[in-house]
Amino acid sequence: MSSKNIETRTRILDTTVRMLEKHGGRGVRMGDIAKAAGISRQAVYLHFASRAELLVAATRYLDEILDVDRRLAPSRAATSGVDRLALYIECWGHYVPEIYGVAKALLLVQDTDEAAAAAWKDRMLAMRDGCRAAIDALHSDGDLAPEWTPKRATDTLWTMLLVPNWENLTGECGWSTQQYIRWMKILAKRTFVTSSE
Amino acid sequence: MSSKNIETRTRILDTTVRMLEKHGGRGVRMGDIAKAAGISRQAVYLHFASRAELLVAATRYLDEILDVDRRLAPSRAATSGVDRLALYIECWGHYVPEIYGVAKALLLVQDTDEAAAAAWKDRMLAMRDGCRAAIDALHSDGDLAPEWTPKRATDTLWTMLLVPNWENLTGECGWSTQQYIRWMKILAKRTFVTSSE
DNA sequence: TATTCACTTGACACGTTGTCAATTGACATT
DNA sequence: AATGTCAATTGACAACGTGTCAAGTGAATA
Repeated sequence: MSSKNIETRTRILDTTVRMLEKHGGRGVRMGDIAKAAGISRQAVYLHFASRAELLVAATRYLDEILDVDRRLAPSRAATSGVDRLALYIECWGHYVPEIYGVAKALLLVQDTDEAAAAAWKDRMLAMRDGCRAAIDALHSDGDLAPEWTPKRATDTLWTMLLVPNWENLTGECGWSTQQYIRWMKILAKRTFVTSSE
Repeated sequence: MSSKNIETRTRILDTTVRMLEKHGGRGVRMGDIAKAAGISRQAVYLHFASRAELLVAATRYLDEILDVDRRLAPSRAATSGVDRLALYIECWGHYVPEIYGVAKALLLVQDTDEAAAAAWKDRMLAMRDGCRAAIDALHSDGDLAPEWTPKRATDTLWTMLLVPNWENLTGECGWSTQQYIRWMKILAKRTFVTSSE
């Protein structure tokens, strides 16, 4: 694979991410991407076997650019479960709007494409790990409200943070990213943390 | 429109609902519905102009059968905001699994069909009204936790109850309907109700 | 000069939705 | 008994996007 080859591949991925972001993940066709990247539609298939594969590669590419690990560092370094939870939500709240276009596109092909569904599920399970870590930290501190088991709390936090919820709150309800972060933190704290009296 | 005409229309709707329920709203084609209803594919188009229109009609038909108003009565009759909230969640929790197939199908065509998107949005706004009523009742009782405005609490409750969350909790997390109802009640109570001391 | 390799070009198969026109068959009207 | 109506059938076809295929171009390389 020559450097020119990699160059084109990168250009395709870059164009894909930009277009999906621009159109909210909807109605972006293979031909559109090719045209925007200045190559033929078939050239795209020279690099990616299917639209679903391209979308999956685009999410990986975007994640590389966004440097998720670096972003997650503050949450991981937190000294208390309460802080860890808040910082995780903070991180996630800034992340979602940046991946939304690609995420939505991937979400939309889930019903038609097995591989895309698996790829998305994989990402969501990684996100779930972050939720579990935060809940476990809370649990270790003895701050997890007594009605929750860690598993049930993880399920609930994970579900709360899912993309469609962000979509509804910022889209239909008109919340800003800041409001989303602020209120998800409050919601999580009220829900999972033992109330101090 | 003769009675035979109505008969066929009803048979199509009935078949549609049954098939969508059976297949979780995925991969049910016009031809499949026609075949299952024992008529030609084109006959379906004699009654419904498009697949989206059929899906919309199917949700209305299902709602009629399920008699949503009757189900909602206990919640409406509640004497306290706290009860009203719990009863609303109870009602919703039993309702979602019954409409899931049709809802999912409608959800899946949202990106391609304007009318379907509008129809679904309409239903969700009706659901939002129920959420608002419960939150308002809580507010009137003075039991809405002070950090919430009614609008923000409504947005949050509404979002929490959205179908994808039910889908994730019962599907990915393996919760039963009973568990879903139980924990959504607890979640809502912890989140919105002023903690009594 | 000959080879290689990324890319182009244009044609085509596929599946699904939606449209159209001609036809059938039952039932009602006269 | 002849006529008209109307739901439904039949089969063909267009549109659209994805994905495939084969032949050709053009530049770098050996």
